Amino acid sequence: MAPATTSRALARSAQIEAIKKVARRLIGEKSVAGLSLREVARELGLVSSALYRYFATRDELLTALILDAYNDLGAAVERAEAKVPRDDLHERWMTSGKALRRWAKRNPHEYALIYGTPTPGYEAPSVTIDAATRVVRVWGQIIADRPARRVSAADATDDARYLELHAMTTVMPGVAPSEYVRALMAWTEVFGFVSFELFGHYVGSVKDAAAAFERVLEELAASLYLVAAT
Amino acid sequence: MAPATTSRALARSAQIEAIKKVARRLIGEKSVAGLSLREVARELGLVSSALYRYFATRDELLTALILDAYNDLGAAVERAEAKVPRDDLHERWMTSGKALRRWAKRNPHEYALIYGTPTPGYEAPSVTIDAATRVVRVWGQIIADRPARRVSAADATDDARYLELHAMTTVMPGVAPSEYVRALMAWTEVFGFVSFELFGHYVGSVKDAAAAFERVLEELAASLYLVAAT
DNA sequence: TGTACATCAGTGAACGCGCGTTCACTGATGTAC
DNA sequence: TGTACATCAGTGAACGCGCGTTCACTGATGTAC
Repeated sequence: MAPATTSRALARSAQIEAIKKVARRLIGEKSVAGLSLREVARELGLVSSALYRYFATRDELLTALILDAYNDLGAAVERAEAKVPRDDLHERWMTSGKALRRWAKRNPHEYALIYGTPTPGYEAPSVTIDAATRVVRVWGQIIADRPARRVSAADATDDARYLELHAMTTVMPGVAPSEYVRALMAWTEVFGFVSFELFGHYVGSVKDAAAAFERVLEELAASLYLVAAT
Repeated sequence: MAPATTSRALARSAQIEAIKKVARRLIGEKSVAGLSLREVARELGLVSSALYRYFATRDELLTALILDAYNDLGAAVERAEAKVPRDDLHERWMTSGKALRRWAKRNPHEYALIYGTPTPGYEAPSVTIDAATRVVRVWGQIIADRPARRVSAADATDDARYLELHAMTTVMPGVAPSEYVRALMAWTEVFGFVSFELFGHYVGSVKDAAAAFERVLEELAASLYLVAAT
């Protein structure tokens, strides 16, 4: 789409934003399944069929919301991480992890939209892939920015078997394959923690999730040899 | 409810099982949101109102299914773990972890029912709490069964601040608080991995999830000092 | 600058659908005496 | 053992509801000459 310059085009993109904003709020109040075009239209003072000028179908609106969520989250993490001095790897890791959790706590339903149960029958189009990997690319860069570490020859081939090597070397260029599993685990742990917290599985076992999360980040930093600048 | 002895009581509990079975299948085919009492009734050749003889409401059926799912999963993990010699802590951990993943792969929608996005507006009744902790209690016992480990005095108070101490000492009696965080992390990692795998987040990065999972279990076993019998 | 035509946002009615839950009922099974 | 009554599974119609999507339309805004 060409940049919006005419008043019609401006009005159009403003309306698209308004629709997505209401849809986001409704998802927050009900759930993904509870999102209905008719209700969005009602909130905007429109007749339901008017929405079809902007989104051909309910799924198309959902896709736009998913894409936005990935990008919002990615941008939040990138923004926070960018403020940390490049050579303080430990702080870059801690800050980006905390930014992720903060975003999730502030946008729990959008988090659930992208990291909760996938909607059955709904297939996320490939457009979202790039947006979906923004966070992971930030972390990969932190790991890749470490001073070179000495690894044994055996390490070089081990984990390659069951991981997608191309993806790993793209995200973490120059990192020894023996580190891939721990990176994968750190990624899984952080999202696992946030999901468990948001979905209520820590009720009864974790009292202060913010503090526990920070402690978890510290453990992961250590396992990835991420240290502060000396 | 008294044990079913009369033919009426037998028929009743058989019907309840039949309803749950169909509901489970429908959740598998569609999703939680897509489960409708009318469709369950249709599949059973009943009129929809007949279901109200067995479940007062849709939520009550859902609760029964959630409870069953927790118990099924818990029983599967307990059963597998019980076959391993008590003193082989490493194998008890590996076996129970793999049993969890196997159950999840075989029952993806029931897994999603209990570990996916919580249904908004639906509040799981406290009955489910006990069933929900079966897996974690198996793991807690493995950790508790380790030979006593030497810990420094400082360790004894650190993690206690942000965790629910009572729950920790119940699940892992005799274990030093300094180990709590790693146990929490292992718990989170295992479920995080299975969720990521089932929900499609490993597409493009993990090629052989079974092998990767086993490798992850090994890493976690090491972090928890779970070793084989000598 | 002014007119003729094309574009497009929004309307309103309608389609066909499925849902959870209630209620008065029938008829078979179980229980008490 | 036989009868009278209570229990309860299942019926069928109805309530009131909301949904996604289509379609012919109106009228305002934008564009070409």
